[in-house]
Amino acid sequence: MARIYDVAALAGVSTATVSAVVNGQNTVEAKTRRRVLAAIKRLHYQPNLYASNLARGTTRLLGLIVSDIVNPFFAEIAYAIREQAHARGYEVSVGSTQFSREDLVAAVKRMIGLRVSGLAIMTTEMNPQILEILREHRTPAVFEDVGTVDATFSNIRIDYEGGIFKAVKYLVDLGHKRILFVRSYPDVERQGSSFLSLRLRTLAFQKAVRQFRSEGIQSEIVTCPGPGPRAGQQAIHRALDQLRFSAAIAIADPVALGVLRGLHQRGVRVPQDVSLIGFDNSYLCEYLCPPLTSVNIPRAKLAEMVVDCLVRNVENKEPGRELQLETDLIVRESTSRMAEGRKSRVRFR
Amino acid sequence: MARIYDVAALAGVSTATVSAVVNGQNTVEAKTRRRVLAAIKRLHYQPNLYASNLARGTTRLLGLIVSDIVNPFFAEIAYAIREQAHARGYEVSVGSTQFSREDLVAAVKRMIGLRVSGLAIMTTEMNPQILEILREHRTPAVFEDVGTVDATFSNIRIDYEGGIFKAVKYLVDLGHKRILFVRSYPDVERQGSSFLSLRLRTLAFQKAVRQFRSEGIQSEIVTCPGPGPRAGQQAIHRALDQLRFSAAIAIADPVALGVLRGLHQRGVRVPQDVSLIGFDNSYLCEYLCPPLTSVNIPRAKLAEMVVDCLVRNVENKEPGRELQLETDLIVRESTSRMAEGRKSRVRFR
DNA sequence: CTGAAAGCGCTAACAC
DNA sequence: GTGTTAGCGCTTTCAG
Repeated sequence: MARIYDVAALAGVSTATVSAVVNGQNTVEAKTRRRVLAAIKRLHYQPNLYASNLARGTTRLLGLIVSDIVNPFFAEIAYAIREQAHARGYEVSVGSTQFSREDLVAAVKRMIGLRVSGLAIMTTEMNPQILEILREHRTPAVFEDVGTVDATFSNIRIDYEGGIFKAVKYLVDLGHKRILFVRSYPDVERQGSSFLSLRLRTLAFQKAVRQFRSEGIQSEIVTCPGPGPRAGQQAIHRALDQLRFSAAIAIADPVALGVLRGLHQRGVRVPQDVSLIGFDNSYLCEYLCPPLTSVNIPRAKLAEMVVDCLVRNVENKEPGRELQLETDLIVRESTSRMAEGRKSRVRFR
Repeated sequence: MARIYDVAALAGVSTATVSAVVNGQNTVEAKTRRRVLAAIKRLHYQPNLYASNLARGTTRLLGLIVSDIVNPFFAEIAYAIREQAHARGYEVSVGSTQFSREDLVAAVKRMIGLRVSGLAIMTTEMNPQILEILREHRTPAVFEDVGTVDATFSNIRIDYEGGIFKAVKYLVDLGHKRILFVRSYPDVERQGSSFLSLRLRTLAFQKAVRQFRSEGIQSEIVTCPGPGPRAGQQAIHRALDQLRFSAAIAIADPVALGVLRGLHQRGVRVPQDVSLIGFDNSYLCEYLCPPLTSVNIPRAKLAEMVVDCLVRNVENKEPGRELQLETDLIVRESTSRMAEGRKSRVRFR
């Protein structure tokens, strides 16, 4: 495979000159540049990334770790972050953990092996071990929800409370009195793990409901293990058997997908019989039947924050920051006014 | 950041020894190994991937390029390939093209910069330029549908014909006489591009229908630009305005998603009024209302073929192969028998 | 504006 | 078993 020497030889210049044109410095005379470019093209020269990164001692690479690339929410985030990073002249390498805390550590180590200049950790699960590792290697990072902010760590706090409050309020305003919250957690055996965002969402729900208690609002929470859709489906079946409710909020859109399915299987109509709200506002929401009302986490804004934090820290040594990301409720057709004079769930007995 | 020298010094050994234990050779005495391991842990040593890959002159890295990581089908493939690769001791780096032929070339070049030892190109779009580039750099590759097989290129031919034939036959057996095929193509301006898999699916549909012509089966094709769901939605609206049909096949599941939505908007019931079949069998199918009958492309099998081809070529210099991947029809609830005595689409006028 | 040469951190012969 | 050492291919002063 052609090396920089070959190009230099063919163009009749030194490797330093080739390096200069490859890296877009304007210190090369136009004529020389053309010769070099021609040689590059002729030899199909493609710089060895390992050699150049090693020599340079620094990379323009950001790392991104997500829990599950198959979940559209994570996929959309990965896409948005990649766009942002490219705009700033960075590449991004993405890793996935399958919600495993061990895989998280492995992924972080891999990223450090890659000498990423900054790392975004947008996972549901967490492992304090990685903080130590990152600090040891002076790798700036931005987290989602995890509250530690210092010279190199930033944190983006997603306003679950605000989003869930809006969702609950919306349901209350529609006349719903009994609201169900449907949760999943990724894996049975890892129940002890701290799936922070899931916990935060749950707390947010409880807090929101509390604020409406005086108005006679009641709530229930059902939880099932497993991947989102399956968990949602199982949970809603259980809820239909045991609980009374006229509205439900799913902890994430994939869960809502399962809930919708379960409801449908039992002949419960959405939104006539039960109103349903999802969380994340994946592109899917728009195409479900009925289109799903969902709490939106603005991806583009999130990606911008993430990359901005990282780049500022890397390039200007700015310290980490605590950022807040607002959420909003996107109303579609899965929610409607509670039918007058009808008891919650009376028809599912 | 700790280097191999630091570890060697702390452990009182040479860098060669450290390298040996890091790379899991058994040529190191247990006691020495322990000392080295302790030093590694103490210094949080994490090998510089660039240095080691450069020195090694080879990588255990496979590349994967897909068209759109947000599409669940591609995401699932990426996941499956990663699993397979890990099992064989390879890492994988994934890139995305957004269906752009230029981005394809850029992605391939990046992969070559990474010196991947093999590359899987699972994209809808194609650009002959990359064949040349890959050949020039002696990078083995496996393609989807593109028929060039030689010493280093393999090809996995997905049996669209079989899958679509099964879908059409199934509809015919249910009594449907007028079958619609709904296509999308990723972008208006790139209409000239060769989205091979899309073309193959279309041809497969036409061929299948031809075989039933004697039985009085008629067909129509509608096409809209843009990303799957939107295209599907627009297309089906147009079809409802202009065409007669009692069953539809979507060229891909995201398109089916849009079709389902459009049908719903117009009050057309699935499957009572129109039967619908998707293509790819994403996990979504199961959770749509109604659950979507879809042609399945076995992901795990595909991933296994891909990684196997690549690894065999890399490790044993086996020449490329032409593989066939069978498809099958997964029947769910979006298809049903054509109502007796009812004209196709009579109720949508 | 261009070239010579000293590394970047690690691996793999080859010696001991 | 373990150490010595010459590269891997590129970047980057520093001279010229």
